[in-house]
Amino acid sequence: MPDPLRDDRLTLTGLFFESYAGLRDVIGRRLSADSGLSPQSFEVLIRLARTPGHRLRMSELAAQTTLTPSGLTRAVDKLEQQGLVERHSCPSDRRGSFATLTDEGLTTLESALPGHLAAVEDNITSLLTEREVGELEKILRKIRDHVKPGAVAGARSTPRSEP
Amino acid sequence: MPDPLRDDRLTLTGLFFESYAGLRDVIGRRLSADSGLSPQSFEVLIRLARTPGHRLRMSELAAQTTLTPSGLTRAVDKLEQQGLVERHSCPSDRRGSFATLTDEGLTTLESALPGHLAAVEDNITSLLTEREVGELEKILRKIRDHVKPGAVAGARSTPRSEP
DNA sequence: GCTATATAGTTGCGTGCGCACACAACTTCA
DNA sequence: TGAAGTTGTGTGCGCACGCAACTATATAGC
Repeated sequence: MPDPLRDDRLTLTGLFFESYAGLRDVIGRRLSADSGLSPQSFEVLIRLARTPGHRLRMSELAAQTTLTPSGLTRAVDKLEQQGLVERHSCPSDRRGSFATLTDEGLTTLESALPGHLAAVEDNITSLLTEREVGELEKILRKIRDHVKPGAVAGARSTPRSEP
Repeated sequence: MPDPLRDDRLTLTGLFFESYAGLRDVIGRRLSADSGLSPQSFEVLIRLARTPGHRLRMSELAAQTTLTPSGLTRAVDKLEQQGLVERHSCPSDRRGSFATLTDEGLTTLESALPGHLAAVEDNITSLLTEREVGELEKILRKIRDHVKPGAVAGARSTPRSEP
């Protein structure tokens, strides 16, 4: 039988995790240098900016990012102190609250975007052919949809309506 | 000009980061349930087990994992307390020390491997065609080599060729 | 041989984050 | 109406980790 220590699957996950760690470092540093935003803050701002109305329920925001509910609470706390988002209580459900992007939040985000996109270009897309970029997106989408179902924007109470 | 908020590169990095977070959770949970090992401990044990002689200098171990030197110090502290690795001082350089895998460490690792491989199978390779698995490995290797040069096993004494 | 600088590893400190729990408010069902 | 269970959000606690400073040893220059 083959040695499990040499299994290709170990190599693959090792490559995935090392790539992630490297990307997070280099992209996070660029982001922090350009705008002072943490990767988590940036993720929240991006998600809000890409949402019509620039606002989302806390729980939906958590579902659509890599943050847990408690992590999101603290991330929004910080963003609120910086004036980049605001909380608004939900009129139809007084337990709930919306996180809303402020104008300053949008401005800050837009100032950080070019450098961020350049970092992505330098460390991912410029290394790959156009075909590989397409392959990578297709592959990652399969993995993401499997390990994190419900992350898609319209996947609130819909049982199974795949895109 | 196109809206930077809709840039495909944002989608791609979002998918990458969400996939990583999901994989880390599901694979880490499986690992912890099977063997009680943290992902970091597992990574250290795997790297040692795949090295001839089952030992590496601390600095090389750090370079070949996602851990920083300080993180590695503490990871090896814990593994040493559990009896899974040992420290040996280096005779030719009294500043340095080796981390060595113990028999118990190898046994523990081998008991954790089948479940880990099954988790990788369930959450990555079984979702993809064989061709896609190959593509993914090729793509990730390009990214990893770019964001983390020096991670390859034989890249010790290469001088400063990178910024 | 002596000083200056570089390197290997460790540790103090601050931060971020997840888990488990707390609490408020909604829903259901009698 | 109101008791029971569920859901949305926030908090106490502990852990992991990176940065920067520190110790000890090695190497270079003179």
